[in-house]
Amino acid sequence: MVSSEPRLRADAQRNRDQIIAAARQVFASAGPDVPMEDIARAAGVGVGTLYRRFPDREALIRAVARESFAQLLADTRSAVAEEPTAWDALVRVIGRSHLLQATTQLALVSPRARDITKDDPETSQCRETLMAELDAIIADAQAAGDIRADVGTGDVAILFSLVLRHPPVVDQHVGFVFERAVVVMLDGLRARQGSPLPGRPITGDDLRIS
Amino acid sequence: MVSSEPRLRADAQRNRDQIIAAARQVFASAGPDVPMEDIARAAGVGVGTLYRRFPDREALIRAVARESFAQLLADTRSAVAEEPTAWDALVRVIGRSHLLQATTQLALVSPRARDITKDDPETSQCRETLMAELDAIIADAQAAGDIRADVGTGDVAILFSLVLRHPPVVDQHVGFVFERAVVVMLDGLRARQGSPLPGRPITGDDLRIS
Amino acid sequence: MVSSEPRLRADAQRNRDQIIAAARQVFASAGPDVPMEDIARAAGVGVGTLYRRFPDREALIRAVARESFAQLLADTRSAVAEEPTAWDALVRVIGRSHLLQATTQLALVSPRARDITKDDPETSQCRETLMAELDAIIADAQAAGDIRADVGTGDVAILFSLVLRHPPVVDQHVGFVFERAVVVMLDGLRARQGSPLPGRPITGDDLRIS
Amino acid sequence: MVSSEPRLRADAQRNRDQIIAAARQVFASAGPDVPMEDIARAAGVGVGTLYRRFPDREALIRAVARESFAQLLADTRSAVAEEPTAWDALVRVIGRSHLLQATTQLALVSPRARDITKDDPETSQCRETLMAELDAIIADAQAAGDIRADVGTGDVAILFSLVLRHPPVVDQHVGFVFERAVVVMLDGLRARQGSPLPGRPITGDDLRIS
DNA sequence: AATGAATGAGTATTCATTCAT
DNA sequence: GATGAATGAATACTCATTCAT
Repeated sequence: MVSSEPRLRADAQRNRDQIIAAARQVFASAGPDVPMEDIARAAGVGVGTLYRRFPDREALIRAVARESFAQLLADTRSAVAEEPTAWDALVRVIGRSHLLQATTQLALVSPRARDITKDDPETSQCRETLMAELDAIIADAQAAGDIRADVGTGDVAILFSLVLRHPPVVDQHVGFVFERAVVVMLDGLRARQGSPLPGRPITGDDLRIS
Repeated sequence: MVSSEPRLRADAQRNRDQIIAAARQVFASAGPDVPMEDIARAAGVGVGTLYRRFPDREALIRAVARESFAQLLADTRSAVAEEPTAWDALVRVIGRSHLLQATTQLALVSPRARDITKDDPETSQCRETLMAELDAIIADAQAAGDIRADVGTGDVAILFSLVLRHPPVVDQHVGFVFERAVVVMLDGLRARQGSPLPGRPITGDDLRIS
Repeated sequence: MVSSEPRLRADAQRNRDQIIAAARQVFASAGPDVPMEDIARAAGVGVGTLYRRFPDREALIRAVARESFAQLLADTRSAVAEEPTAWDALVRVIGRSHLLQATTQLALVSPRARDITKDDPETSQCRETLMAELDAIIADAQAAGDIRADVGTGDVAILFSLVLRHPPVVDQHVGFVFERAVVVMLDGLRARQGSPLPGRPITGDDLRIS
Repeated sequence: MVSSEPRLRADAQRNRDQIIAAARQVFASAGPDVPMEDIARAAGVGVGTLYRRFPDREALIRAVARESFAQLLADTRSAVAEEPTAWDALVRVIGRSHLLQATTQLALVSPRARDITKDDPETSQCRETLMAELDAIIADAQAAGDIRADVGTGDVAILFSLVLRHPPVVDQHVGFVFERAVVVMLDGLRARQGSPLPGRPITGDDLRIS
């Protein structure tokens, strides 16, 4: 998706996509240190092919991260475009976002992946754009009185990330475990007369550094 | 803390404790796959010593998990004993709990660690006891009207775990990033007129299976 | 010789053979616990290659054992086909068999190797077939009056194995040390009026269990 | 038994003996590379004690070998003294000698143990003496016409050693497996009109070098 | 271009030996 | 003197990466 350079031949592109998709899953279920061979196998290609496309593990992780952020950004934009209010858009984004767990898990959780991702300009740019998009949503929602005034985009993003980080393995016999938590958090965000928050609102910029 | 059968010689016990402490930190900052040698070095002992005490990495992970749960349980009990209301106890426990991040991160997040921990009877028991303790707190707080009635212990535990799972690496130049998120979540829990939650209250039992 | 499923690429097969050959020698001269690296070096490959082909030491030992038994079986069959009498075939097999010392040493002597080999179906089958071949030889030789009537295949096999087990390190300045022992044993087998043997003839079946 | 230097305190001597006995068994069942700790445990002492008595593994192996040879020598002398003819003595010695398997296995079979033992003066001396004793037996038996004239002490010793080398694990449901083989060999030795042996008689001296 | 084989450095784990208790 | 803890070197095995087919 986030392609570049010398456009690939059709089949090569297909391979590339398969690999990223496979990597996403495998990373999610086995962490960012899985053997490259496992990823190749999951993608149905030989290791050689994998390495032809991604010079090393870091490159692959970066690619997965980009892809994921890009997708998250697209989702967010759709939500903004399609939902009636900023608050609704926020609810939708966060509500659906657990689909991206795996992904984000990769980009944010493991110390290793974090380092790799941090310095990648493309990923960073995605992050920036996403943050800007969020800025707008939050501001709108606050203007509409739907979010308490004492939080900033950064605060929301943090909450957001907590949820994203949620491990995929929640029990399946009880439904809604995860959704309920999200709603409680959203209620906390709405709270007009919530407890005083320590410090000052965290902005999107505050997070950019990390 | 989690002692066992043939009481160790004084110096051996000291070593054992150092190793667990070191492992906790090292696991937290570098994930559960760090070279055993790093852990040994951090503990100031040779690898051999580490292995004499813990037959393999899994045993060490288990030991760290036990220790951590035990400590968490102790903290919770103190809070209950010392705080005036159940709500205050809950706030304190959750508020301080980020001290246990590393720990819990280990026990809950990495797929590998999760599997290892899951089947350990001692850890399980700690978990049970902790859950029971929480049951009481929640019930009290609800009776006092401090927590919305439509949540169960399981819901709280989930929220709780989200926070615990928070990665240690939050930026340090902005303060309170983390504490703010917690307060928002707590506000969501208090909310007397919150949004309707999907499904039914999640109890402690609901989680026991996972 | 002992090929298996997914036919290997030519070079891989060559490597595999080299490894088995090297392992045979190295095991023979240094026992079944030699560093895998030594074997790899002797085979002219990296350890990685060795491990790609044989998942662990046991697999390698098994492979060597199979190969060796197979070769022994082939030798025996040639002898039967080419020698005029069963007795001559027996003499030839036993006489040449010290070539297989190393091999058999591996398969039979070290407690470790024994255990590993014991449960391998392919090796077992070779053993069975070999035993059947011997059965025929012995029966023929006895019918011809060349072997005393009070011994069974098992008895011969035991004697046989004693010789095979002979360590390769016999002195080299005196010749025939080994061959002489074999002849003496064969004379014992022929003895028409030998001492009475305790118990009953040991059959091939008797040994199959062990 | 083969003590020397500064006579040990009674309990220390007892420890020493226990260790040698344990080592003998453990070596026999698990080879000469067993962990020292296993030996110590089998002897009911700590490793420290083991090491106080035997500076390293080689020393222990040497001690076991000495002990074993000494015992074998003693047995042989008893046989000579108590049996009516040299031949009977020989039969008895060889017949009982499988009791010493384990032992001799250690001293003769493993390449490692062989090297260690080879250069030990005490063991060598035992070997010498034993060989001399055998020389006499063989000569007597030949003079009495009980052993074919074309074999030397060395030949007998080789046969002898084959038997000693026999692995302990012969099946137990069939009796006499081992004894039968010995008798056949002895018959071969008696054979007045055996096949011509290649080379010349191997003397005891011939073996001394190896 | 794809594949899977080869390589060897990286780590886990074991165990001989030393040393504090 | 005995014990068992500590140490670290040795070795098994894995896996990222390169390269021949």
